Amino acid sequence: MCESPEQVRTLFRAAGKRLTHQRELILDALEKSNKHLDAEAIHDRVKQEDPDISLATVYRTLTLLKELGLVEVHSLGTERSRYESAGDTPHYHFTCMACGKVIEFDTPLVTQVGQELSEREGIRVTEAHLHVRGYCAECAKSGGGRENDVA
Amino acid sequence: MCESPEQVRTLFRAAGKRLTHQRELILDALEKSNKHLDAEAIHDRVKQEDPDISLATVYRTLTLLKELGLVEVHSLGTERSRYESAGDTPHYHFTCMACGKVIEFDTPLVTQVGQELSEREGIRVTEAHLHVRGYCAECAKSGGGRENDVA
DNA sequence: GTCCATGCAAACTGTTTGCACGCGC
DNA sequence: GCGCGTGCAAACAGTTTGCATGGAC
Repeated sequence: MCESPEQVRTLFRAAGKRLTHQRELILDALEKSNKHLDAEAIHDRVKQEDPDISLATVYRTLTLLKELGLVEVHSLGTERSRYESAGDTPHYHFTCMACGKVIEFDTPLVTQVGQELSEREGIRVTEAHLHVRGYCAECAKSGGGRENDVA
Repeated sequence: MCESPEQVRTLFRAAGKRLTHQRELILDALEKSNKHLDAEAIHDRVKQEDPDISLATVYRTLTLLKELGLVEVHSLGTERSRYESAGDTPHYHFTCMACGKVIEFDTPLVTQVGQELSEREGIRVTEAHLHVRGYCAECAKSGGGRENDVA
């Protein structure tokens, strides 16, 4: 995470938003485990601190944090949306279709694609999500995969 | 599309599936407009031929076609899933966040990412989805965008 | 004191499923 | 004729929203 508590507070004030107990807890939960949590998982965690927090508040807060640029949302496939605190270096996701493992990686190539697009189409790129699926090293060995390549 | 009607029939038989009127209509609709249709749009189209086809059948058929490898599914963001007939050259999507326009593009860079990953992690890549968002040329001009780059 | 934020429950959306009938093979 | 496929409606999951109360500023 790259935002100090004061920065967060400033961000909130600038947006005319209040930094409530609930919102702090949700931010905390996201920062502590910077895994990819879904709304329910976040709800479970913050409920341990304050059992009265409702799932609706979690959703509303996540929407707000997304608008403030403090969290990123990944909607990988049909699964529920997953949230993680923003500000880390950009990264992309590989999901193993056999064991479900998620590997994060970074690559400058995605940035290149953005630049390529900007030049070719006059587009202004703000987000790029790359989601790669396949079989991880272990699962590929045990015969999980087929022989086609990047599709 | 790359499958002739006979190939399709063979595929169905091999899977022990029947090629019903409804399924043909749905395949047709997908092949004719190889845009990215959502289930409801497909339903609307096939209803023009047979008003009795139910949305449930559309969903069931799409699931089947996905299993047979005849259609591809794109779950871009929170929006509803979109389907298109498979077999065309791989391509990726840019969505304009202002006007909703979808631009398709292809780039060898994604394949490179796959190769990079294979080498680095021993992964076998079978799918790669790249979803770029931002503002298209027109919307960027009219001040829709902010100044951050590929994230 | 003013509003924004919250909790609750109900609404909503996209998708799936149980059931009895109908049709492809 | 056997069994998969269908239409219908109800169920479902994740997410959003209306409303009255409560809390940040």
